[in-house]
Amino acid sequence: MSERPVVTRFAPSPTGYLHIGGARTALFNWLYARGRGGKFLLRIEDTDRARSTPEATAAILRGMAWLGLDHDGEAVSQFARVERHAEVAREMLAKGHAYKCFATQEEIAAFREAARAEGRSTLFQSPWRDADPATHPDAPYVIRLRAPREGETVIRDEVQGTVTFRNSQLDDMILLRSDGTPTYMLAVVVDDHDMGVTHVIRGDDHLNNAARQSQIYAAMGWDLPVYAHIPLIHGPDGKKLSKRHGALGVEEYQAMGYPADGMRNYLTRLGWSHGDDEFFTTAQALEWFDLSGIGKSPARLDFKKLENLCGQHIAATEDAALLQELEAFLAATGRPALTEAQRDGMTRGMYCLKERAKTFPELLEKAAFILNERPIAPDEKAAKALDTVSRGILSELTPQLQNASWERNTLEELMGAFAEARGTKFGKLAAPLRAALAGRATTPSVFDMMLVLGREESVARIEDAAQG
RNA sequence: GCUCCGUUCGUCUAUCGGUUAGGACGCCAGGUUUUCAACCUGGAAAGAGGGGUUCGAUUCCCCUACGGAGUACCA
Repeated sequence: MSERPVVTRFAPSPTGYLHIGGARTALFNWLYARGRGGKFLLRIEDTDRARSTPEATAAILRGMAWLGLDHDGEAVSQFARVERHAEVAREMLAKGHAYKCFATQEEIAAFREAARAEGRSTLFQSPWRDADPATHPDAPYVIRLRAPREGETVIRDEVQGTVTFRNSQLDDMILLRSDGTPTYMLAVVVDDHDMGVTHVIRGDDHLNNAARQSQIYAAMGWDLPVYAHIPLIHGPDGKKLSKRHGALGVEEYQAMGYPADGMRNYLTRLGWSHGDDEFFTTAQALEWFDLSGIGKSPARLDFKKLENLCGQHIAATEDAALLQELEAFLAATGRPALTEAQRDGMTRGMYCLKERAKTFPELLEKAAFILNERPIAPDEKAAKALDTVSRGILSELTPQLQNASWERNTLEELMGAFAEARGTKFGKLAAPLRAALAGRATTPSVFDMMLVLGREESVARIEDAAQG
């Protein structure tokens, strides 16, 4: 390519939340630019006034913020640039690369209908393309591109390779509508050019558009950006992503408690590869990401793999950072914030919690022994472990705990000996202890819990349970 | 209809003409074990179909099938 610094952009239309496919497109653009010291821009394609909403823009911004996809400069509103778009259309008109078309929508519809009936191409061929301006009526008109009718338009795409379109298949697209507003085709090209975008990485649903857009670049004498049309993401059933699959918006993934770096890892790996690397940090992704590693076929969402990756990321995150993320999750999902005491407990216990959770709700579940206060109310399963026999054993145990040095090794030895003295194994002891300490049947190791809780609290809980 | 794109284990993918087609998730079996998770060992599991090109095709070309995208005064 060139030595120009890389400039990429993400250009969502604000008609809804940031969906998972869009998030991946944004991620690829971000990775490509940030990994090369380039710029990553954001442009809101809000020219469809009827469907665009500020709420949607806000949701997209939130989604990107959660994923850590920061953009350079202010987000550009495409709508705010209509004057510039119109100016370019007029320039093309003046240069003869575009022409005024007075055909009404009814006439166009009739043309297409007739074409279909006769089995001809339904591409509209405007009678005004070569009309003498002297014959122009005083009526509303659109400005159309005077597209070449012969030859081919070739797109060199970093993902799709060289794609050739016969010009006879491309019509004279509308640049400026009869109300003077620009169409998407014109607006993207003008904006990408004006914003200095060097690499256009977008969904392959735009591959066909690239051919038509390149004709505008050609007409204006502008440099074409490098194109990379990436395949779309499909739902788990292989069908196009739709409401039926649920979990469409990235904010839903956030709400489900997937950590952002796990999400980034998964999304990056979906449709892109770097050999056999599966688990990687964002820093590694930044270093490795390139266009040549992007596959050509659509990928399906696989929640199991997402979870697995998220579990690995949670386990790999520093305790303090993880606690911060967890608190952000609490806030984002409207759950109560941690109290001072809970935060202290989490700080002490994070090391044994993060090894066993794939999502934040799971982490919270395992952390119940820290989050809950005495008296601990055992749930159904835990209650079963606290029968009269078990309670008797627990009450025998507490005195020994009072004097033991509160270290893992000593506690393990003590428990082992205690169990052996009763002709049983520690395994038998663990269930009631777990129930006493956490009120749950699934928890971290009982030793970890005792260490995190401390002697006083641990003994108190065991005594509580022993007394029933 | 027309145009364009795609098709390797269930899923994500590696392979850039010569491999016992590799890895990961998931799954199954066994092990470890203090529940869950994790971990260890082993296992089942793939080149859509048909033609070429070639000494040799998963890999290059063509056709078919299937899937997807586009075909708007939407973006």
